[in-house]
Amino acid sequence: MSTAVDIAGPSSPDQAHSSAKIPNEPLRPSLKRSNHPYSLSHYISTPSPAVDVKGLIQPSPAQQRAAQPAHTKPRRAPSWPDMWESPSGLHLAHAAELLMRAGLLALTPATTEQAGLGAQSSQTAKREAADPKGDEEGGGSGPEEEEEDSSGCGADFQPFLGAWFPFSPALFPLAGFQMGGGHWRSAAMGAEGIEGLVAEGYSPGSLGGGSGGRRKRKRCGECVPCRRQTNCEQCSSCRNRKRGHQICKYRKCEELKRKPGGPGFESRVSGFDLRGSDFTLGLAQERSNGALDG
DNA sequence: GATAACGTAGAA
DNA sequence: TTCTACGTTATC
Repeated sequence: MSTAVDIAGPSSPDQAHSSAKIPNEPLRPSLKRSNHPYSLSHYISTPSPAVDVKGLIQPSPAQQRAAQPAHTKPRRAPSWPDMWESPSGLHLAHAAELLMRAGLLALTPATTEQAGLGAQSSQTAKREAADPKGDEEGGGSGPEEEEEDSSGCGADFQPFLGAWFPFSPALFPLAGFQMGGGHWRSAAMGAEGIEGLVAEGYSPGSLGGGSGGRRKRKRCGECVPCRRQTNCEQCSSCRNRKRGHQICKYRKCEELKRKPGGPGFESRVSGFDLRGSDFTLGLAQERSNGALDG
């Protein structure tokens, strides 16, 4: 009973001679540190039936103390800004994805017309939870998923199984999000848009703001390529490592393949793009990319 | 658009 | 200091 998943796709050159398995742990220790510090169990094991929204946004000292065991190494309490801090901007979206997989959270459509789809979404989520293997191996490109992605469902988050996960449109303004152009976006993206991105590690150059102060994005550590353990040693990047300075093509993080400013970027950086469930679309793309790339 | 080459940020 | 690998630019 292994949790490893075979991620060597059909086009993977090392398929024949490599036991390419995806460890559940990210490849590099630093990735374990820097990304998604809260696993599904974290979100599930810390239910708070009556969530104090203000407390979430600005935890009280008592809450901060409660969140930190006395004799463990102090760890930054999960504040809302921290939720969006990862290079992929997905602490929160990551949590949502995990929850959906576990059947604890479902996106429901805004209109009754779409109610069927919404039910389908939650059923799909539950099915995925019940059959995660199918999710991984099937590539997530089935017709149901496509329908789900293109349904353009509204911003009506409905937490299931209790109100401990405070996803409600009403909370987004409280959490620093604002509606603009049909998108929910971080309020910080308004006035300090570029600065916000730069602060999160996106270079001004890549954002069209010059060439100074460049910062690297980090690998997400969780996508299929990131979980590859071995270089293929056959791709151009591997063969030309000395001069190319590039990681093996088959280990190139899906997140980093996306051009900053490209599709999905804004939603990932600024938070959720609730129009069309883009925040799940990115993850669905991640899954399908992994399946298609091989 | 894909690839190669290089500069350099960030980690070890 | 060394190494890895991201970001950018040049070239095809």
